[in-house]
Amino acid sequence: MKEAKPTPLTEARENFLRQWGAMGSQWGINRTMAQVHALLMISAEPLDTNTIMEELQISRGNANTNLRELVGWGLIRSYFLPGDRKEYFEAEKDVWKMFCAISRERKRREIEPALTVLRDCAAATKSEKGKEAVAFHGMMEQLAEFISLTDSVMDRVARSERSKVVPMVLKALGAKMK
Amino acid sequence: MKEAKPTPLTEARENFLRQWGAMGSQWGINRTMAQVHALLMISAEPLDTNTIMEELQISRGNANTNLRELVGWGLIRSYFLPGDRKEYFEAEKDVWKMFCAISRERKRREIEPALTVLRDCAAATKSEKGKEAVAFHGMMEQLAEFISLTDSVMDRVARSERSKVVPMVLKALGAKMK
DNA sequence: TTATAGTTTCAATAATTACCGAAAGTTTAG
DNA sequence: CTAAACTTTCGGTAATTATTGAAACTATAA
Repeated sequence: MKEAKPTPLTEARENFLRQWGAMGSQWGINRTMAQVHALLMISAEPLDTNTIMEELQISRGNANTNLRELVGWGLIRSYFLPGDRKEYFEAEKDVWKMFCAISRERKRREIEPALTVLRDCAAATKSEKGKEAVAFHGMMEQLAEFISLTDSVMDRVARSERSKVVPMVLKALGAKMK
Repeated sequence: MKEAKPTPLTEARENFLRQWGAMGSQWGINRTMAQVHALLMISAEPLDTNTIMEELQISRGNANTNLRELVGWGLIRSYFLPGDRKEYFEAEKDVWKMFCAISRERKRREIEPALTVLRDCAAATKSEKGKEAVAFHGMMEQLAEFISLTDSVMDRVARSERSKVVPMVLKALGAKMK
């Protein structure tokens, strides 16, 4: 087996794969899923499952599971080449589109269910008296309002062009900088 | 021991504690830490360690560790009452300030180290030739640029007043809505 | 001092989460 | 239909992460 080729490129690649995996974990994303994503992001060509298994030293089952998951997030897509039965995977390479996909999914999977619970909690204690009940109800309303705003922002951002949002953000940053 | 009091308030409280813990996990925050935070957020009065242990059914060590961690995040603070040796804990109740604290910490702990690695990776492959090297270098630059923007946004937002940011966001949403 | 009240630490253990690998399933080719 | 080439599933196991609980530590009071 071929090993050990410490070129600047391979070193930097490993460094990046490690960091992206770590960052995934910190944000509640499976480390391996993040690394598979990282590997596909930096590949000039689409990769098949075997190549990914070798590069990351993971099993077929693990590779398959995480590839499906990434497809589910809209971060990679797969296709078949004519005359080849293998499935090839390719990542979305535009960072803005990546960000939109992640926003959309996290909003759908996590923000929206949380918001429902918060609103239920607020509704269920609307007419309760007592110090504790009032404090609880007030916090539920505050949280629901804030998360609802977050939800709208993610929704809007995820539908927009980079060219619309980034300049606006830069302008806002500039305005507040002074 | 006293148990079972299914009032609307206690039910809603438990529902919220469960959901906030789950949401924490999903975003890479220890479930118990999120629940301790949730408990303090909804308490009208500051709580001591024993009360927290009872309410959440956790050990002293666990309670202590997570309380310290929350203090480190700037999400709760502790103090002593005169003539009482116990330490009491109180959460920041303003949701905007909570959000700022979380932004500040995640930026410091996670975004900034990641950005350093990305820039190193970009620098290390600046003059490499070859298809793979060029693809890698290009992606490192794209990611570094995007995360650097994220970093600036978090920094700016975390230093701003709610009253400055929220109206601006609402206006931006409205503008893009039409 | 010494006792008391409370906090912190950390080795052992439990709970959770991720991973492997092989059998079963699926699709295409001949 | 059967073989060949891949993909998917999933029970068992490994790795990681979280939690306990008791001893050590600290600070105050008497």
